[in-house]
Amino acid sequence: MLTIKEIAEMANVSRATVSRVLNASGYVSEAARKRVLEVVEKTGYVPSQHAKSLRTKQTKVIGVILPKISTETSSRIVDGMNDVFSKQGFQILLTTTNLEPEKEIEYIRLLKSRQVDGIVLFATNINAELITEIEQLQLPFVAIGQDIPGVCSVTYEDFQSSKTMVKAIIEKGYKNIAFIGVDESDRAVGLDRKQGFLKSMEEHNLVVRKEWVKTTNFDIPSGYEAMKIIMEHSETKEIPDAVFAVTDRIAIGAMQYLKEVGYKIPDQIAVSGMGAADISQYVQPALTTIEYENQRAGKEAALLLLDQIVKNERNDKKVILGYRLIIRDSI
Amino acid sequence: MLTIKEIAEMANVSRATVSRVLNASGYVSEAARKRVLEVVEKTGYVPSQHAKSLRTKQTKVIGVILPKISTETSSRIVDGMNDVFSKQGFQILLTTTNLEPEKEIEYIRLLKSRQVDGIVLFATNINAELITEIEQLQLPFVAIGQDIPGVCSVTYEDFQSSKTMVKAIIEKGYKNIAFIGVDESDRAVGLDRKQGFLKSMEEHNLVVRKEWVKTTNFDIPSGYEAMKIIMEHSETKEIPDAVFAVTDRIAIGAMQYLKEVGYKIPDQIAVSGMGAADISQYVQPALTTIEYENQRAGKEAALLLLDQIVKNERNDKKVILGYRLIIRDSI
DNA sequence: GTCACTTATGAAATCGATTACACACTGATT
DNA sequence: AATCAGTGTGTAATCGATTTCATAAGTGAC
Repeated sequence: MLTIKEIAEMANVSRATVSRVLNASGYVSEAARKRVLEVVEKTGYVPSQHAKSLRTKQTKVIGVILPKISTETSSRIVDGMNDVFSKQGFQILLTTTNLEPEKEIEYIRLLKSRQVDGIVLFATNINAELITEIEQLQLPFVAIGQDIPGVCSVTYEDFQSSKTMVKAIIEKGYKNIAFIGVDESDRAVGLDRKQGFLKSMEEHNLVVRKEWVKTTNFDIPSGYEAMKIIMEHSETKEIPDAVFAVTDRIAIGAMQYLKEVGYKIPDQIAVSGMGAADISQYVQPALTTIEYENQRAGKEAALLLLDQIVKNERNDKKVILGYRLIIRDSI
Repeated sequence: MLTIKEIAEMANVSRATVSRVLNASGYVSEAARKRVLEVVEKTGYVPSQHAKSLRTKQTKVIGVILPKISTETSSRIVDGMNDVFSKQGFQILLTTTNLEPEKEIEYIRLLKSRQVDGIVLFATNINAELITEIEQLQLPFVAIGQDIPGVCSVTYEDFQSSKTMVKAIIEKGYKNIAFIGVDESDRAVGLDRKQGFLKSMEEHNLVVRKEWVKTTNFDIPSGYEAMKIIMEHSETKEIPDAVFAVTDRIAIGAMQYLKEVGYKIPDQIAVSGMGAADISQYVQPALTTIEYENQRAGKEAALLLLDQIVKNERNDKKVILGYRLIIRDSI
């Protein structure tokens, strides 16, 4: 590995001059600059970022903490962030908690030790300990997905969008609506979307049947199972005429079950999802859903973070992104 | 930011002793160790990774270069890698070329300047310049997806799997098979899969019609368009009775077009994809496809890289992953 | 001819860790 | 009493950059 010292010797200048050439700082004569650049070109020398960071306290690295990489939401968000960051010469250091909440704190510390210039956390479950950790972290920080008091964040209108979707279902004439959600420890997807459902039902004076409200996981098979339980439970009695699932994948699982046992969607039972997964428009019938702009969320988060970085101060700005109802054929 | 010096002072020991405690190296008395750990705990001190890396030449960071992050293949691969790396205390520094080939070289250099312990490149198009760059890079390196001479890699059996798929189509009785591929500069997906198609056709003495062979991009709309061109072109003349698309998304686009203009799949025309996208089993009819183990590819790549890192030498081991034909309803 | 300013360069301190080396203190062994 | 191995600790060099400061030469104004 070449060092600045060797380059300096080869170009017959001091290390300071090499540094000046490479960083376009201070005065350097044209002759010296040329010699240095030639040597750099010839040798393919690249300065050590560590030595640099040690002095300058800037790493040009952003730490990102995700619950899981291989989900559409995550990868779209990272895509959006990366777009903004890479244009500014920042790279992303990726960590994933694989849904183990303790890891969030662990990774925040790790990223701090790596002296990242800022941290973006895609939050799912937030607890008091995590909030404390974030508060005492003196580093630019943005949370995505969950609103944390006093902390800069990008969130979606989970409550409103959910309410809107349920309203749309109701206005199509459905009255007996089942709900498949996720654990409420996920405030945004679990709690807010459920509240939106309940609120909409209440506003339309519809009753919510306990046996038609299920909590499950994020994947397609979970949706399938939850739907199965609802339908089998209802067998002798009444059957819902619509199902509101809080994610597209859950909805698709539900549809899968309904199709298997022979229901016509949406004639006998309607289904709706949320999240506008790619896949949602290619299932049969095409799924009615809500689009959140994940990529934009990533971009906004990146911009908020960069803002903190250049101003060198944390803030608690909040960006709340809109949503779009996409009516397709499943309701 | 706290430094080792301050910790040393607070614990009434030298910096060396603090370092010894934290790295469990050398001799430290129980009393000193306790004092140091107490101070560290109380202050929440985390050593600077930069200073550390500067001395030790180890960063515990792996550079990863992807064409694009928000694709199923990419995110699965990253997931697999991350699994292995994070268990060994390595983090992933992510960069994406957004399909601009020059960026691959740029990022290799950048990652080198960041002193990563190794690089994984998810290769699409490879050219002579890139190969030179890789060769002269004295850093553990693994390529995924494309076989590069003399370089360690994890690849799929693109030729064989494609041949197998086409054979399966033919054995179902289809004879007039159209092909939708991608640019051949992508050796694996573009060239090898096409060769597999041609080979299978040849072995079964079937003719390949030029007007039924199209090259397009990786997304769903591209598949739609390519299919449209094939069908409209064929309007007056014969129409294919099957379409072999080199990716699931292309296949789904093709299906979408065919369904729109009223063809029954697979009765009037069969469709097959490759890649076992999540979505493939939920489209109607469920898509016949080939499964490649992307997550495993990521894991294998990580293991190959770690092997080079611990042995401190590059190698050119090759891992070739298998595939699985998944027959569903579309053929 | 002096002064102020701009330009050009290098010596040396610095960032925050690790680690080789020196030194001191135990006990045990000869 | 001398030697030695095993512990425990601190000093100082080191990693590879940036940056402050000192120095010096050239330029133009007065």
